[in-house]
Amino acid sequence: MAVQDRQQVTIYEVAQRVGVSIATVSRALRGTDYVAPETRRRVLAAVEELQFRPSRLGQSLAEGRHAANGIVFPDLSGPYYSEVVLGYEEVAAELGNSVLILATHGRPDPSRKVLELARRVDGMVVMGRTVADDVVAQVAEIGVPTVLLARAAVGALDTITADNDTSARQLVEHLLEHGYQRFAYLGDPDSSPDVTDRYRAFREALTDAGRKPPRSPVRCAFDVDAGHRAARRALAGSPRPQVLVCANDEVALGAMAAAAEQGLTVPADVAITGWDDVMAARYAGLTTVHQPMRELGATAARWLQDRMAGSQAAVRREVLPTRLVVRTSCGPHDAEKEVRG
Amino acid sequence: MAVQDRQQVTIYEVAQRVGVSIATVSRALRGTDYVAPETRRRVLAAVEELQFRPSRLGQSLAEGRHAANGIVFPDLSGPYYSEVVLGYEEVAAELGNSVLILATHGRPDPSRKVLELARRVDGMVVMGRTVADDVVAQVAEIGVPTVLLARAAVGALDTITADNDTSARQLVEHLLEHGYQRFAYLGDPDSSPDVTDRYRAFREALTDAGRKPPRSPVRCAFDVDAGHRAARRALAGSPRPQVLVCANDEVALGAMAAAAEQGLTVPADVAITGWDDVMAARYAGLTTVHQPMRELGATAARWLQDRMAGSQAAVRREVLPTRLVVRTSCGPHDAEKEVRG
DNA sequence: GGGGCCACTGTAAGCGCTTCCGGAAGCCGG
DNA sequence: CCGGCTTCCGGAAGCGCTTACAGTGGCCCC
Repeated sequence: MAVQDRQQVTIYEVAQRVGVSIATVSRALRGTDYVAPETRRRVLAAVEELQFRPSRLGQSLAEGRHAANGIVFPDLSGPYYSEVVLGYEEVAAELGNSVLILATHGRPDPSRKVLELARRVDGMVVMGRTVADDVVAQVAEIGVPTVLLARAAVGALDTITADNDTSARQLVEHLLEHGYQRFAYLGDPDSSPDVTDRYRAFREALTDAGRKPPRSPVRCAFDVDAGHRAARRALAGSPRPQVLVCANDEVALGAMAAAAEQGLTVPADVAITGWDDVMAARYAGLTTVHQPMRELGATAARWLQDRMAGSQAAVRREVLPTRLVVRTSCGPHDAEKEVRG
Repeated sequence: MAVQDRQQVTIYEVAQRVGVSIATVSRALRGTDYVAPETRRRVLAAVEELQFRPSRLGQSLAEGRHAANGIVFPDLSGPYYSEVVLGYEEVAAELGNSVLILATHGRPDPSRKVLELARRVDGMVVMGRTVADDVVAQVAEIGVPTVLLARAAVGALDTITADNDTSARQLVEHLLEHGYQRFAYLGDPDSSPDVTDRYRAFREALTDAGRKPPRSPVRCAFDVDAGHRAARRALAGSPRPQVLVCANDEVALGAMAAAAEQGLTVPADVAITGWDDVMAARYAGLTTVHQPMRELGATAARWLQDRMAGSQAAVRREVLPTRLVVRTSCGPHDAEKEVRG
């Protein structure tokens, strides 16, 4: 009742109440060893009566584990990261782990924070361009199982990514079939490993097809607003690009708005493509690349669990397949269809 | 080097190495008491050399605090929750707390999970319709400072919400000025306290203006897809509603797509409004209500900090102002402007 | 009837830290 | 020269739990 009653009831009080040792209480509670049914009953009754809840701290210290794992990501704005984190949290929770989050975006000294996080979890996943490789290596060396997500492999760590290469090539091929000549790329290849790959594959595909890729990307951040501004810049170019290949769907959505504002129709005057296949993309008729975001997170959580359980299996590297989703924003088709790859 | 070297170096090893007691090491590390400069230097050198990092568990147990706080929310899909969580995490991290997340959406037994979370944090915020009031009360009674976010007050807990009433009224008034007669409401008033309020205020405003509110809402979940389906249903009604007032922006975005599919132009054939003012709303020309999402989260984190610091100040209740943002989806205006409220 | 096993329980040793308390020097002023 | 203050440091008591180890009866079986 009293507010200042922060004094938690401990296992000692329960033991005293029942007239047994704390060991017995612990055993009765965890069902880990023989306890007479009658004793157990009395213990549970006392627990109920006193509203005893074992201290997580005491438990963890004794068990030597946190029963928690962490995830560090750059940001949470935009559906992409949210979905990944959600997929991760869902599985981690199912596996009995609490999840600690850490957003590095724009924070001073992310390395310190990551190392700090590493000390409160039994394992963690590190996403994208959040901290340098040596920090990841350090975390791993401390002995905290780590899996990398949407980021280049570091040392002997499990790594899961989505396929950017294949889809980028498919995308370019598809666009070339439309007969487009002048391509612009909207997005910052330095912003995330995914975008780095996409941009590289985009250029390669163009080169392989005997076309000249754009001199440089139109750099912009990962949001609708940035995409909007970048598209304005791109469309001001002369000759005007025929296609805006955008690093993700937010950027593409912004680009579509920018095109509309300039009186350009998509795809007649300019084709636009995105990446990720967020829900809004469908309604915008955006041609994009579908990514299994939830699954990325979920898989990371499962792999992490294996490592935390002590698995010494070979390093896992997996590239989840993506899928080109053709809608209307890239040009007219006989019928709207989804090309699978 | 060895992988199985999970054995962390402890404060004892450092102490032994330097030839002092663990007490001295602790003091040198935390700078909490007198330590001879030379001793400190040697301790720090040993710490560096052994790569000693104090165990968070040991520290927490001794200090009696977790240095962490939690946030429970229904879901992370859609920009709304993400933004709130991000605002929260940002401030919490600044204040030196790690943050634990818990998504209740669709999980069995959220109460147990929430109670569990409560035992690993020094304080937590509970958002929206995640768990019943009695669970919140229980958490508070355990002695875990709690602040409520976007949810009706429970007991003597700090509560922060966004203003739904005023904005709903402004929205309705604005729509009435357009001369609309037939209103439909898309969203599930039972899905979240915010929507409950919005729907109620929406009806009241209509009634107050001498209009008859719709018999019932067109119930749908909180995403674009659900909004799309709900709008299709709503638009099939006869006579067709002139306005679709949507519970949030995702729903409205879905509704806009549905209208377009049916060959209806917005706002000429049907006006559509949203709620939240997510980034995409701007580019869709969506009239909506701006919510300070980041700030909701940030404020919650700050209040929580006060309570964790032991503040016994009076219960805080704050309703953050929202702002009607008039764009094109509600009807033609002389010039696009933003009406502030 | 006694040895052995099984079911049950208590004792106590940690887990890795923080911090109270008290002792030991060193230093200063009277 | 001595009392008292300041500075520095070690001992040890927790913090709240888990679990290895060591019993102690009771029962069964030969």
